[in-house]
Amino acid sequence: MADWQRTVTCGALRAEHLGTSVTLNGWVNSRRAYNQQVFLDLRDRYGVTQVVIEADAGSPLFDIADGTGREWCLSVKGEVRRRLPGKENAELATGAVEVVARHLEVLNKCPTPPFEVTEFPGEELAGEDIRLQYRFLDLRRPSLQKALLMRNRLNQTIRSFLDGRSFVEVETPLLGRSTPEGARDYLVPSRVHPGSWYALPQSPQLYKQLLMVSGIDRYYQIARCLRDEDLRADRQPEFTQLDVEMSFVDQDDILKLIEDLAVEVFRSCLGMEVTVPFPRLSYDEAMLRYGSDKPDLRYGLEITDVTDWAGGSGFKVFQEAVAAGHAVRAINATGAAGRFSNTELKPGGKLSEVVTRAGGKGLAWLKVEEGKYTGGIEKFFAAGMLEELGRRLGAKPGDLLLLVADAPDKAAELLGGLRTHLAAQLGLVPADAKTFKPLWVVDFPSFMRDDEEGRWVANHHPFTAPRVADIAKLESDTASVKARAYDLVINGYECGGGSIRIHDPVVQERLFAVLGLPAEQAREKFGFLLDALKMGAPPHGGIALGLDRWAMILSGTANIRDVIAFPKNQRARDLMTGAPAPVDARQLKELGL
RNA sequence: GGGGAUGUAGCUCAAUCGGUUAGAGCGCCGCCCUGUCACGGCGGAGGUUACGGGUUCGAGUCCCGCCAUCCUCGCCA
Repeated sequence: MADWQRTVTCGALRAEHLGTSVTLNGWVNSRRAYNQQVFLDLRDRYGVTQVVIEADAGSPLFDIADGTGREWCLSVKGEVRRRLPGKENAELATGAVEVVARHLEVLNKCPTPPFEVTEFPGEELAGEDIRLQYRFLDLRRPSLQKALLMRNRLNQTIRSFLDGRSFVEVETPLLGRSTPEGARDYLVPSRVHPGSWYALPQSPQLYKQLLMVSGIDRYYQIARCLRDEDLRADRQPEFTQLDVEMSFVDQDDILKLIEDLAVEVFRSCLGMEVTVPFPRLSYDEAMLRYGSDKPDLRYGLEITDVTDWAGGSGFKVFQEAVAAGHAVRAINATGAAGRFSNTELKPGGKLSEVVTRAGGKGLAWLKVEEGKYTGGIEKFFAAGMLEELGRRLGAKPGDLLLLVADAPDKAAELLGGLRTHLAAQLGLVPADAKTFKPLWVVDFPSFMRDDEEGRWVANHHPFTAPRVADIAKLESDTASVKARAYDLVINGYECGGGSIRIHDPVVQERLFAVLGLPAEQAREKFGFLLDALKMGAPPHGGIALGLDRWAMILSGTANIRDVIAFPKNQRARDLMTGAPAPVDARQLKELGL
């Protein structure tokens, strides 16, 4: 062992170590210098230990210590000593003791850092772009290290849980074939086949289905997935999924497995017990009550459909909307009447604009007062109708009733947007990062209409099995076909999604046809899958969990970059390495580009 | 591609209605200090106000353009 190597970490020393001789390795967290004495706080990922260097120690020791700065990497040899009485630091786990340096070696210097690595309470962090540029420094911060450790705990929990249930971890290719549908692919040119391209996987979907055909039975993989689409606070171009697939199962088997896994994850990562089974909500009900297929159930503000009431309300705007087949739906923002001024609510006002900017025609509103309703439109309603509305919405004085009329799907979307906006504005979203409201959204429609291309597209993906009873109407009543698909939603984040797959080659070919993929093309692009389905494919299904989002939720951050060691920025650039970057002409030539 | 926000010292921010030499805290440098721990005291350095135009007697501030960063819609089977 080299002379400078540590014998203990910076988080280890306690009163029981008094008098022992130790060597510490770490980074200078902070420095407090006198002309006869220097205090150094030495930091590693385990903690911080105070080191004292005194001038009377003689030798060059003091001068070396005096010359060090923040973020220098040091080795310190010395004795563990009790701090002077009354000088203990209760903030530090090692605060009862300090190390008196007998020898100090500079392992590496550091110039003045471009931003302060040490986090102080109440102090703003440096801008994210400069922290991403020097990500290796940013990752020295305990809070980011904590997120990486949380992610590690999550991965380890998953592996041990699934291993204990006879799942097999199998790696699938990164270099694959581009398939139609889905996200934009990242492409990799082939050198040996000029003009031909690999695609990086959007998910290991087809490989895992083929593993079922092979009899692997229970598969999982912590798999990197790549999608060349625009980024968001919770979306990166490369991200990680826990990919799971099982044979001889039905929907409930998958949901139960993931619920059991979630219990383990919350237990081992946060020491929390979550209640299972999770609530299940049909897609239709989720859209009706929350205006979203990934509702945040941490707060109320449920949507109520009052179309039948609106038709006879006497308010012309509503009655005409209902006559045109539109829906009228409402949110009772309980107690919020005083939180929004009439100016904000009126056309052109801030809250009204939330609806109009999303393409809505307008926002109708009523403030509930003792024995009356105000808002300017109250005079248009027939006698007793406002009282009837109030009864349906459970209105009490001080409540604010918000109504939107539009085509049913649009009304759902508008009120969903309004609901999340209200929750943020009214401070209804718990700030403690310890409230978790998971649910399953089930019974998704199999298909959505793509108006641009004038054809049906798969809502989930083209391998999702329709409900058995709906298979007969695949072609005749496509819109009403429901899928055996399910999404796991936690606190408004889509944290996972999966389905029972089609294992009947005939059904698969019919589904391709509905999507506008002629048999010839289906054979050319998915021949391997169709062949596999013909050769004794078992019934199977699975799910993929977005592990970055799980890590976000467990770490209590709304920023996906906080849980990825080396993330891309919003323009998909790596500010540290500068990727993507031009390449040598020679490289391009070799690739025939 | 659309909408929104931001860009001033190494970092975080301020600068009133367009008006003097663009300020503060932290950091950095120097000196002083043997019990500090977000040490303290004294002194100092540090600015193309992202960039390019324009309006004006005068622009950090107003206008146009452009770049960057973040949020968002579209997009993400």
